[in-house]
Amino acid sequence: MAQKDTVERILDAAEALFAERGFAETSLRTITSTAGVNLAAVNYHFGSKKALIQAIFVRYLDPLADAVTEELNQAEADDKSLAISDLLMLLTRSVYKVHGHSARRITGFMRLLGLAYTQSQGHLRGYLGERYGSVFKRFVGLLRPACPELSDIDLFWNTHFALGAAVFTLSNQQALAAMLESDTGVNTDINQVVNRLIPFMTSGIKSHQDPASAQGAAQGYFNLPNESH
Amino acid sequence: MAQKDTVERILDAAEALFAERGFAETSLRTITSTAGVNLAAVNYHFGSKKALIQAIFVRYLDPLADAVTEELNQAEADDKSLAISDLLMLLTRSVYKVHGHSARRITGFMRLLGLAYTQSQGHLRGYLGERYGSVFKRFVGLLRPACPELSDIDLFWNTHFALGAAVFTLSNQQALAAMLESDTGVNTDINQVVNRLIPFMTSGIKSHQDPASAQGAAQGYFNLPNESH
DNA sequence: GTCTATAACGCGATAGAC
DNA sequence: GTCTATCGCGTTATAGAC
Repeated sequence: MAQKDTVERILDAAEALFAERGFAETSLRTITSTAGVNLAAVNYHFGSKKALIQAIFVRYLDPLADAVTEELNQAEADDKSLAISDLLMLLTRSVYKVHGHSARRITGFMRLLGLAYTQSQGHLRGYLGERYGSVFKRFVGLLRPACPELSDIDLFWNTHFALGAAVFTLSNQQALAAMLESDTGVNTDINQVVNRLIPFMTSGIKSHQDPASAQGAAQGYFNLPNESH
Repeated sequence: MAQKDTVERILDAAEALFAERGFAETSLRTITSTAGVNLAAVNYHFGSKKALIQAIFVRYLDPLADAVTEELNQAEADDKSLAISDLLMLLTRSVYKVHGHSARRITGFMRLLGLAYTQSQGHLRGYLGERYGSVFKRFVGLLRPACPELSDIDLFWNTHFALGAAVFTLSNQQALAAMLESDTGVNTDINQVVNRLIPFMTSGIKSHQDPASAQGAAQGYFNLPNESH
């Protein structure tokens, strides 16, 4: 089927190129010539570059959301409470299930996710929040009882700190691993990074503020006179 | 002095615009018109857009590196060992000292740092590593005895996980705070985020892998058959 | 040092033949 | 569905008057 081939070739090429260079830095000319299709094909099949970007995210995230949903169903059926690290492993397992064990593909996935946060002029973030918000809420619903000592606000921030740790390091995994190797000679593959990330995120998510400094009363941390001039 | 004015106006405008939209998404036209200077001024004073980007980072990081160096000198003179959270506060204090308490400026700083990792085609990362590597190494030299139970490799990864958490969340602080506020009605300023980040990073950095899974022997975490096709 | 004007090019998107 | 050709625009960078 010629059409499907073309659409997928475009998606494959664009996905890799966007992850590598960013959206604005990747032209339709580069995408179509890499994909071996005609320049006009992107506009014919997707309508615009922006729509192509959304299509890539949907192709990435739809099956992942399904896999996570399935895992969540199973976890809720089992009905035994899960620890934070169990939930992180559930997530990791879903990613592996959908995108395989290829380092390039996982790295690319995380790069796109990071770009969605920084480069998207809002159009993507809103779209993704709407489309995958319910799965995310279900996940948080299981995470909630795993750390009962935290307030909702603690949990919100700690979750995003952990997300940042994952996105940043997995995005740059190759560069970071190269840096470490040149210093120590030790090679680190992406699976090892994930295995380190899980305990980091787990203990980070459990953390909370010293109550004294949280109230701004004691000497701990910072307590500024005034904000955002 | 007319020249210095022009140069600084360009730097101010470009710094804010780059942080807000990214490098490729910000044109010299936008920069110069925002700065109220002529279109040709960037090329006259800096030579190219790429050189302008480097100049912005140098203006940002040079005084910060000085402030950190000064703090490190003082800490080493005191000669009492510092905990991880002390070191993170040292860093935070330096940032506040140099860039003030403005939320916009700290957010911008972190955005630029994040962009340097993801958007720079390598030219920036190499340059910054060379210019500020020694300060970074000194900092790690103090961090090292604060977590003696970690191997160098543990410390390397945990440090970068923590860096990712900070860069990601502070970059997107406004958006995240808005998200939280629409859910809970609670407002969070950047200082509060930093006060939450410090315990998160502190306990994350201390974390380490379950030895069984680290060796790939036991059932913990993931142990994949093969890697990066 | 600062301006206007413009060169030289790459971009996204589209029209229209096949 | 795929192609070529091209439009219209925005980009970085520069030449040359002031």
